[in-house]
Amino acid sequence: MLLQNPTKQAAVTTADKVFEQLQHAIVEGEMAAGSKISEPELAKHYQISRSTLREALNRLEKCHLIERKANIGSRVVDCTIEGLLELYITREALEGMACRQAALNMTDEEIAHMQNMLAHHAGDKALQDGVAYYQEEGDVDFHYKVILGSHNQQLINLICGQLYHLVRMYRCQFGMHSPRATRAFTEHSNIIQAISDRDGELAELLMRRHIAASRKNIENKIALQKAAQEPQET
Amino acid sequence: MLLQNPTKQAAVTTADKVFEQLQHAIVEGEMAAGSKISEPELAKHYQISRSTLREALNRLEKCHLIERKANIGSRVVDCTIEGLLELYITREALEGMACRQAALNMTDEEIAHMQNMLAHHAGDKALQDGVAYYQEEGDVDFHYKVILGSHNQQLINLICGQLYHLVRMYRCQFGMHSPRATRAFTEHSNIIQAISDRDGELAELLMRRHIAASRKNIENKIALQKAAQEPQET
DNA sequence: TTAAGTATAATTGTCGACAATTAATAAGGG
DNA sequence: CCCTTATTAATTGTCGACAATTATACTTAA
Repeated sequence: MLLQNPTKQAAVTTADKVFEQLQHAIVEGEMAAGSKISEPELAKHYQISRSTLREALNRLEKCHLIERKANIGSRVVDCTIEGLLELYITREALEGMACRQAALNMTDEEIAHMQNMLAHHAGDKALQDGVAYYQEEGDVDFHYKVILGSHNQQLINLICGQLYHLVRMYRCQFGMHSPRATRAFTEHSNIIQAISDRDGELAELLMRRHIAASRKNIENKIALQKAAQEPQET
Repeated sequence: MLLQNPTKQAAVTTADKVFEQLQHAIVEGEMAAGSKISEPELAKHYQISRSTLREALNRLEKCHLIERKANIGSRVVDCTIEGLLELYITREALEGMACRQAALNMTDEEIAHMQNMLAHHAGDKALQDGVAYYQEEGDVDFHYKVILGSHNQQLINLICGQLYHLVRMYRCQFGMHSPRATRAFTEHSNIIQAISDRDGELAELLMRRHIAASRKNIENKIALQKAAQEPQET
């Protein structure tokens, strides 16, 4: 994994460790989306008791990676197109506001650090022909820094602690390691500019457009996939 | 309790019931904010095993009413002014977007139902001298309807399933059963108008202002309380 | 008296077993 | 042959006990 959740301390208890393994398995699709979870089976697989497994399952539920029903059991959440769009709309709201708050609350040192990071990535981008690196790590890194820069614990917990696990899941399962690198880079630059200008309103607007553009990019991709799957009569 | 969380099914398991009792106790302040939670003590008090209690505690953690640290234990979240403001900023982002989506996605029947509800409250408001009723139930009712009207499960879960428990907690503990009834009523009217006009942009703007106004109202109140507590030298 | 270190007590994490509920299977009637 | 009902099997919920970690109290040395 390239980047850890920056808000969580290291796993100390075995339930934590199993949670991380399960989280990875779900995000990467090793546990199929929508599939049922058998507690006895999983407990046996990880060599732990059902109690500790249930503790791990509770954490998975906290970041919306599984869903539980009383007396029925747990299922891995399923990856639907509607769910993906809903997720991006939620991101637009939350990260937009986080960006506005970052413009108000980030320290000058934090801003300088972000500018350096972006300049560093710019150098890499020019050198590397494969821009996948920036899209993956650079993008996530950028967004995390903005969110943390909001200095709003509520926003940080919601976005980093919950939404982003789902985002990564969708990214993996729908295979979106995608283009838009150069455009995204420019958009990041403009956002940082607005933040360093302490222009919260513009910063929020740009961040919302940035995420909306990403969402529309996905919608287009999916539309194309569907068109390919359903060959028209011509 | 006047209004139940509209997204959750009835509690069937004993852990669910204890969860609801604890939730009530925390929201109402019977369990002091910031206080430590003793698992053996609580389990004994509710006549259940520690396993069941821990299941209930996990649900409390899901709606951010308690915080757990590994090998140390659980504490009730504390109610700070900063936390309250952070919460309202988050609400502004999420409910603003929910309102925009409601303008796009609510059915005509849902809109008509909201208009009827508001008209009904208007009649009550004229008759009743005590406007506390509207502020309490009417306001929460209005916001829930808008959120559900977004038809966005992600937003619904985040706001109704998590944020609103904290909102109620702050309302109780800071004793905000408050004025702003008539103004809030007008604001609600305008928001519904924007929704029925299918004007998502305006609907979001108005909802954000509505929540921001509520936040500023609180800030003023707190400032006054502080001024009263610290008598100036004159 | 204070400070550090040790020993004790209390709390949290983990385990395996039993009870209650749900799902699967078999039997019977239409 | 299909649908309903009864019985069995499997899964989830709950319990009490033990292990590991943390907090408290006590002892000892400076």
